Amino acid sequence: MARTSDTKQKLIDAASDLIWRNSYNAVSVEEICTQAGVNKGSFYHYFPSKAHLAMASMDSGMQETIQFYDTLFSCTRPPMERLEGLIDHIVVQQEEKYQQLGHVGGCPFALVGTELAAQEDSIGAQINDIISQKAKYYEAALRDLVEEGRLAADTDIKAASGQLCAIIIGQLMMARIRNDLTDLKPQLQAAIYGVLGLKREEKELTDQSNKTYA
Amino acid sequence: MARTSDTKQKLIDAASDLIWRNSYNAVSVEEICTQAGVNKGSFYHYFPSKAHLAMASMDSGMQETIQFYDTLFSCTRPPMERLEGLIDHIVVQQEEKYQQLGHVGGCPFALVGTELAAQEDSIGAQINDIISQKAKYYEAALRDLVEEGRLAADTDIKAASGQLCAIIIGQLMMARIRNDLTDLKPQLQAAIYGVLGLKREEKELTDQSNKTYA
DNA sequence: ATTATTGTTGACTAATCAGTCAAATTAATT
DNA sequence: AATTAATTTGACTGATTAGTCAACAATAAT
Repeated sequence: MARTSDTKQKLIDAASDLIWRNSYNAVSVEEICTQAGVNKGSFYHYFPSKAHLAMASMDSGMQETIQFYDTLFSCTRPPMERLEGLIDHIVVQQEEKYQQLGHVGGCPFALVGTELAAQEDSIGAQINDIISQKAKYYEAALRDLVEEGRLAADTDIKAASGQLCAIIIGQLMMARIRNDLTDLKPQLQAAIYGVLGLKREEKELTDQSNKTYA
Repeated sequence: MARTSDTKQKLIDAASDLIWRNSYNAVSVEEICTQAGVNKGSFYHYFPSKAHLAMASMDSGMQETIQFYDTLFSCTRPPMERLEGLIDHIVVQQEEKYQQLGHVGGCPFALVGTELAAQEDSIGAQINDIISQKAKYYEAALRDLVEEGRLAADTDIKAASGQLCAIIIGQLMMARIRNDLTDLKPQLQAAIYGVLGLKREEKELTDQSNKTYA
């Protein structure tokens, strides 16, 4: 056989950073190659097009996410702790990327998704799959919250986890637009309690009134 | 003086549609000119750069929004009715644009914002201003909800309206990625109740209030 | 009708773009 | 050492990009 190399991964990493920092359509193949220290020809040896690299980059990012979430969302942890841990993770990740990229990144899946879904339906479908995979972790946590009696038994789990995804994406988007992470953590914390209709310090919940989230 | 023309507005309209349909960086100046039926030279007679046109397009869109919201969010309407009306408006607007553009559009401000905020800080600031203006309508409605006794008096109005913005943007973003509007309305309806911590069919809350909504 | 001002034209850069290719290079296997 | 297949190279194409410009046309006020 022949030699092996890490060129493919270098391209994926470079693309992830550049696209996250700016946007898919704003980043050129040459830029990606330069940042990766790779020649143009090598790029097309590994990827048939720029869009395929973007998809590979999303896949790679999702693999990392799964690896992290598998421990973060372990069934052995109380479900509320999982969600709090999720927020911590998001905030830390955003702060790290802010340091690294010099700008608030936001959700890379939503970023690439909104840009590419309109260009190629297949990519929209793939990114939707990725977000659905994330939602599965949320759904499991919500089901365990029902089990704990903290969430109403008739809660529409899929809808509620969709709300969670939406508000996280939305808050990240707004943080990116104003390039400011200061309110992110409290806003995300308030968001999960609000969306789930939980009171902040509450330990038990039957079916009685709950109307504030902050 | 000299003649007048509607070239500027034609460019703004063409840009709005094309960018909404696709994305800022994916649309070229020539495309915009072709769609507007205008020559390249005219473009640069009115706008010093493509980014300036994008900003003008956002401004124009915000003017329309203000005009609509001024009646939709009139103090004379019960606050809950305003929010329900907002959802109706969003859903109708998205369905119209879907027909027109052949793809779910999502929130144009968030779209352009995420793409351009990373490129030019000044644009991020401007789009942040626009979103803040929208949030003002929400804030007023929330304050009136407090007045009605439907919302706790110690509610952080600014934070709550930020949550509203975020979840609306997030849901629109997800609808765009999956190119599907079917769940949008119920999800948005659930969102406002969830974020505000209101119960859906509740007729009375804390005190004596008697309002009905929805 | 003349003039001043504004709007329009389309050809023109110079740079950059995504993508191609044949030849050269490397390393694992024999 | 010879073989073999994966990998790398960098120059190449043809299309497209944002933006420029000097000439031209239309109008409104004088």
